[in-house]
Amino acid sequence: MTTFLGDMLTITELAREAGVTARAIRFYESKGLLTPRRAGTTRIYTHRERGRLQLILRGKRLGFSLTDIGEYLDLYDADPTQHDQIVLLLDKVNNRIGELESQKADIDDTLKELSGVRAQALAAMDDESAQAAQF
Amino acid sequence: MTTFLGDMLTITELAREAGVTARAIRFYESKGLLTPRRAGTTRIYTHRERGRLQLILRGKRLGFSLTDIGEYLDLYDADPTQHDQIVLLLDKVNNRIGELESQKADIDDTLKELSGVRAQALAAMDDESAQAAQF
DNA sequence: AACTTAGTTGACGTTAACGTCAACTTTGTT
DNA sequence: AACAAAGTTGACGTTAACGTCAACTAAGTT
Repeated sequence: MTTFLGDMLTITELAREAGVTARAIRFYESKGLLTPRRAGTTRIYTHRERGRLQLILRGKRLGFSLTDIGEYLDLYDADPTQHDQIVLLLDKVNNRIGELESQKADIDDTLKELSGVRAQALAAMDDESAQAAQF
Repeated sequence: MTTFLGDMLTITELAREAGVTARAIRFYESKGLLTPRRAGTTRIYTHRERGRLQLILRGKRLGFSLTDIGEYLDLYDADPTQHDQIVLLLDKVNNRIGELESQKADIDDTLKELSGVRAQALAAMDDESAQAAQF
C-alpha cells in the first residue's frame, strides 16, 4: 500500500471521508452519477469525483431524487461550443433556480411558523414561573 | 347530496383541492398525520385537516419524510400547561430551525453555483454571436 | 507458498410512500 | 324498488435507494 496515490482515494476511503457507505457510492455509479477511473479492477476516486459526490449529497439533503441530481450534474458538463446545448442548458438552469427559490420560500414560511411556536412556548414558560413566584 | 356541508369536504373534494389522490390522504391518516371526523363511515374534512394537509405537502416539498412531518405537526399540539412538554417542545423546535437554516444554506450555495453556470452559458452565447458577426 | 485484507460483481432483501384492484356498503337518484 | 355513484377496508404491486450476503479475485504480508 506504499504506492503513490497523490490525490487519489479508494472507495472505502472516499466513503469514510464523505460519511456514506461504499455500497451507496457504487450505487451512484450504477446510476451514472459517478465515473471513477480504474486501476485494473479497483475504482480510483480523484478530485473530480469527490466534488461530484459532495454535490450528490447536497442534492439529497435538499430532497432531490438521484435522477434530478443526475440532471443537475449534467448542467456542469455541457459543451459551450454547441449552441443548442447551451440554449437547453440555460432553460434547465433557469428552471432549477426557480424550483430552489420556491423551496426557499417554503423554508422561510416554515421558519416563521416555528418562531411563532417558540415564542408561544417561551410565553407559556414565563407564565408558569410567574405563577410559581406567587407563592 | 344537498346536505349542508359548510366548511366540510369529502375526501375526493379535498384531494382535488390539494392536488393529491384520495389514496394518499388515507395513507397520511394511517400514519396518524390526519384524523378526520366521520359521518357514519365517511370521512369529513374541515378547516383543521385542510391546514394540516398543506403542512404535510409543504414538508414533502422540502424533502422531509412523513415521520419527520408527523413530529413537526406534533409541535403544534403541545399542551402549554405541561412544563416538561414545553421544554421538550422548545428543544425540538430549535433543532428543526437549525435543520431548516442549514438547508437554506445548501440552497444558497446551489443558487450561487447555478448563477455561475448561467453566466458561463450566456458568455458562451455572446462569443458565438461575436464570432458570427465576423463574417 | 499460504494468508489475511480490500475490492468486485451479482443477487436478493428492505423500507417508504403510495398505486391499483377487488369486494362491499351507503347514498341519492330514477 | 332498482341502480349508478362515491366511499370504505383489505391486500397485493411498484419504485427508489440503498443494505446485506455470497462467492471471487487481486494485492500485499509473513
